[in-house]
Amino acid sequence: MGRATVHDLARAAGVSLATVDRVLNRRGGVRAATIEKVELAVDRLGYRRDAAAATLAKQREYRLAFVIPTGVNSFLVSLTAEVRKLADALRNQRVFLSIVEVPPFDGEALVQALDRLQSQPLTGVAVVATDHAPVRLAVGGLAARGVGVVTLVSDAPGSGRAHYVGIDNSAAGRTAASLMGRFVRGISGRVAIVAGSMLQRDHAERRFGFEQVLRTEYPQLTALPAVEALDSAAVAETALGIELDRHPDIVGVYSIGAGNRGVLAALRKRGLAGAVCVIAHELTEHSRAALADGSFAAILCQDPGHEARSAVRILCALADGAPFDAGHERIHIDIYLRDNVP
Amino acid sequence: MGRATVHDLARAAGVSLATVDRVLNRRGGVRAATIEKVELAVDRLGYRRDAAAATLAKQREYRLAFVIPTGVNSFLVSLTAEVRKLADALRNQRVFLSIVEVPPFDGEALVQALDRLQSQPLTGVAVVATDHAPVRLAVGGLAARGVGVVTLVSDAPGSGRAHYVGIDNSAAGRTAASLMGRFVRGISGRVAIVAGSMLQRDHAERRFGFEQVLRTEYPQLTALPAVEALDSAAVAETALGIELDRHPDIVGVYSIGAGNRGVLAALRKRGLAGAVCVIAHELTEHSRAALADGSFAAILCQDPGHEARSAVRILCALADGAPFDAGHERIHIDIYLRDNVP
DNA sequence: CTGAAAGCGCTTACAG
DNA sequence: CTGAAAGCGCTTACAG
Repeated sequence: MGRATVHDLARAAGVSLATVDRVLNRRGGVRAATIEKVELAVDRLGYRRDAAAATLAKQREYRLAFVIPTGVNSFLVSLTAEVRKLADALRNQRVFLSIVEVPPFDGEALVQALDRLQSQPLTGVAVVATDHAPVRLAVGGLAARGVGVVTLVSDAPGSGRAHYVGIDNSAAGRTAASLMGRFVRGISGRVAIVAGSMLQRDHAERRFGFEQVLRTEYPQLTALPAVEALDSAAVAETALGIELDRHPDIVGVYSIGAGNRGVLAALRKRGLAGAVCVIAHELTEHSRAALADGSFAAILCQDPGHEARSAVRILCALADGAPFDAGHERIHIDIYLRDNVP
Repeated sequence: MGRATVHDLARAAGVSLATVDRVLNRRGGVRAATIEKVELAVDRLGYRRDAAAATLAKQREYRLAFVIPTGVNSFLVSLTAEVRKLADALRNQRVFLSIVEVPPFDGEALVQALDRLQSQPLTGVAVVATDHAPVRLAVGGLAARGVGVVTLVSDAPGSGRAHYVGIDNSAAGRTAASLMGRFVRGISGRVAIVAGSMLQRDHAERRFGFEQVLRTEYPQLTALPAVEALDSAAVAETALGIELDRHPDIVGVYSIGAGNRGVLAALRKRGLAGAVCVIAHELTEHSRAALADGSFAAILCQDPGHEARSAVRILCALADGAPFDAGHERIHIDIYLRDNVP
């Protein structure tokens, strides 16, 4: 006999399809007694709405924009590629993704891009945020227009974004420190920190978590002030080189942002690759090679494909006013050593 | 004007809906010239089949069985719980999951359970396999009847299963060794290995990877023969206790299977918790507490929710003869230190 | 080899 | 407050 349908409900409750629908979707304007009759039928028949039929009938479409700073940062490049792949895969599910590329480390350009989106008929926006007041305002502006917003990779709390899709960056920093502390056990010295920009909340939080654990649990290791390389390998190489020359007792490097190639070059030039313990972020061509040859001790990652898919699921759920399982949507911190790179 | 539909295709190609459908779904029995006309229309109109409409019209249902050994193993208990949750969530998507619980470490019971499934109208089966010849045969029997089979958590290659859903256990073992080697750097000694059963391929592979890396990269650490605790905390405690008493130079323990509570108890009783470096598998109430208080150094995990969802996606794709993205379906090895437990 | 018509299980105007 | 009817975009017998 198959599963119960709305027709079965209507017959069992002695009402029309329209009324069944009103009750099922809590549209109101139905007598309490009628509601009860329908709900009784739902329980008795074990009714469950068929998702495909509902989607088809509703003709709902989801238009989502992904705002991503793109430049030389390999991670953001692969994030963009994943969104593009996803866009193709979702076109047959009434989900249409567009990508808005903005210049990196340029808060003003980001704000302009977000403001421009206000005039578009969008269901939701995912944005790799910087944590500036004007950015928070621009996010708030979208949210105020009823557009669901999630921050991606780097958060901007208090902006009106509905959710943050990305790893817990403080935890990542703490993990990096914990690995560093255990890997260089028994040795004292300094640790250099190379970041992209402290205006990116993800970088700031990683540094915070890192310093916190280093100070409290591995006092024999002293963190140097973070240098900001703005994702440039050249800047990273120069800046780290200066630190290495100035402090011969550097035993570790925490590479928080992009520019791993520069970190590696600075170490290689001084014959320090493999001798200094390097913990870096994101698996890229260069970081993977460095892991394989022992120049990097560990790499912390986030999976851009997971992040893109999670952002889409959440934005669609927000648009439907449906709940989503925050547990399922948690983005894991992947830790790679030489022995478990995929 | 909206997206192109089959009606648009039919009109553009000058054929009927039925013919459009035959071409789109490669059902054959269509003249080459007609096929071409339709395909031209598909390209010109940028047609993409609407997934919801196709699902609704096809009336396809997926009946999937999950065969899981259940007993005291907390990981398998939470896997079962995840499958149950998923079953509820998927009922409105024409996917019906059933759970077949079998006694653990009992190859014969597993084979019987699999054989019984042959008489049921199933679309697919996910099974936590043991790597026995009779189990492989039983899996082959299902596959021969056209039922898609995936192995879950522990693989049985050469059985006819279409895919394995779980972590790379050799890589997990190598990772454990790598962490152990770095964490106890500079000290020589023995490492005890506590497993569930070497008949479980996942356990055997973890041991293999672990010993491989220990031998080649950390020769100052010697692995003791693995003890098999059959997921029993009591057996694990006794067996590890004997090893600890016999070998005062044990500096590390690799806990491959369940029974972490027993491992902990054996160490505590001897005042060795925190002094011996323990790497264990799976985040449970006990292992989490041990990580927090420093008794365990690291925990390697697999996410049972991810595994259940991946198994369903793959079994549905197999049933549809559709491709699936093996990269997306790769199950990550999660590494938890005290600083990144969720 | 091809087509006309009905149907999948919902939702949506529209009318009352 | 309630209902009859049409429609969403596919697929499926059935007929020719």
